[in-house]
Amino acid sequence: MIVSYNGRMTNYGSSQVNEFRGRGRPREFNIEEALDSAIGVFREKGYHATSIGDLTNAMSLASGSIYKAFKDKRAVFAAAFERYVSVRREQLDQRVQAALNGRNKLRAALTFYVDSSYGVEGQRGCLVVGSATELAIFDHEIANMVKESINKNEAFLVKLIQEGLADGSIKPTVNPKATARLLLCVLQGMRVMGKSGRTKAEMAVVVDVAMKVLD
Amino acid sequence: MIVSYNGRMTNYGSSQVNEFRGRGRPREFNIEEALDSAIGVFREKGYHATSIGDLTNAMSLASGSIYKAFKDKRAVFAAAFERYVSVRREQLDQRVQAALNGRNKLRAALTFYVDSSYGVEGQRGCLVVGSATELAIFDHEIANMVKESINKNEAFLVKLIQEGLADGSIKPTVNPKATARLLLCVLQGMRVMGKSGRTKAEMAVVVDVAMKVLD
DNA sequence: CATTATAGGAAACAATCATTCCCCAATCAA
DNA sequence: TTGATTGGGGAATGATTGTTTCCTATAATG
Repeated sequence: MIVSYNGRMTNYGSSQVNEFRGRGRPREFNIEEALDSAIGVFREKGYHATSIGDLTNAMSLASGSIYKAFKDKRAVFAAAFERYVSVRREQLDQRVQAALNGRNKLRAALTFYVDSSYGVEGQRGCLVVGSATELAIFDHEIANMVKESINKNEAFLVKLIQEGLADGSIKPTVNPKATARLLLCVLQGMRVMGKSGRTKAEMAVVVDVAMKVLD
Repeated sequence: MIVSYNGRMTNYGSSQVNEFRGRGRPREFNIEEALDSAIGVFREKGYHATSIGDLTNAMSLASGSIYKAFKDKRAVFAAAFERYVSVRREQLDQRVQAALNGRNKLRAALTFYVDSSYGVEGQRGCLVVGSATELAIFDHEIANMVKESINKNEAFLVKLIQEGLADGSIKPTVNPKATARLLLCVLQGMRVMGKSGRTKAEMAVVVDVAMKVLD
């Protein structure tokens, strides 16, 4: 959250309130919007198949402008990855918070992943899963970002299970850590399946079966 | 199984018995061994990050020789993919056949994936999962190969569940299709997790929890 | 033995890529 | 206003890529 992967300190990541303006010509584009565009390309094509040309098209920027905001292509990816993870985490939190007990929160989490794993959205894929498969060996630093993201997801699931154990919606025989890890596999597997064009109905049936591990 | 992705018809894929020899200088290298080397590189680096240089190193061949045996890099990948899928299917069959009933066969399948999803082997990754994430949008033909491979895996799981229903090792309340699809997610998710360096113990606990969906 | 066809391998090639450079525009400090 | 500093855009650059070509070697054919 602290590190920003661009050459110098920019104001992206901060809100409108903290519109710090340095010397020189101000940036004309919103860096978060630009990153959202980059996220789209990286999700679809992955890191290596995405050229700077693809990024200039998607971000509506010239290559020079991109290199003014980011050190290199890798830095664009790293920033996009961080934003992707943070946005997704927020969306997941929102969905989960709406549910009333631990069990239903887990169901909400599963349903959230269903909604990301079918049709066009499913085929665009998950940046975390994509980076895990493509960059685990290629780039240690990004691989660590992936690991951290996955570990946080796992811890989040553990938390939800423990919540369910506490509120009585999940039986005390359930092992939080083991069950969380299995559910993590399910979620990631759903994103992989989504890549090969599944329907909502196909993915949705997975939820009820998955919930059985909480019995 | 019928199509071979090289320029002309070669004898790779056929057994020693059918050692058809055309005119001209015979090939000095074993094409299946060469493909196994290619599989290793593609698994670790993916399609785009693997250069012809990487392939010449791994396969111990000059670029010219590779292009004599295969139309282009894509054809090398396609052949490697087909071999990977076929070899893996054999290994999985072997493991599963050793078990005595449907339930235990499913456990054997899960355990097979555990053994592929930890340590060094886990980090090398799965060519199917990798191709699904990297090539789903990039290359329709290979995307279809991926889909076919995943669908066959799903059908295989359905078969095992139905076997379990028939031999009484799985309760009749279990829905074969839905449960198979969930287990498929689990298997693929395990390969994703394996990419970020998990231990055997970490992955193994998933099996017992997953088996609960058969209750 | 001569011919034909293919393999092996290195060098050459054309295309593409990530990155840099340069010019102009916009803002701030003085 | 002037000078310093940064951003926008696009051409230029140098490295790397996938692919082809060329030459030699080796085997089968007639």
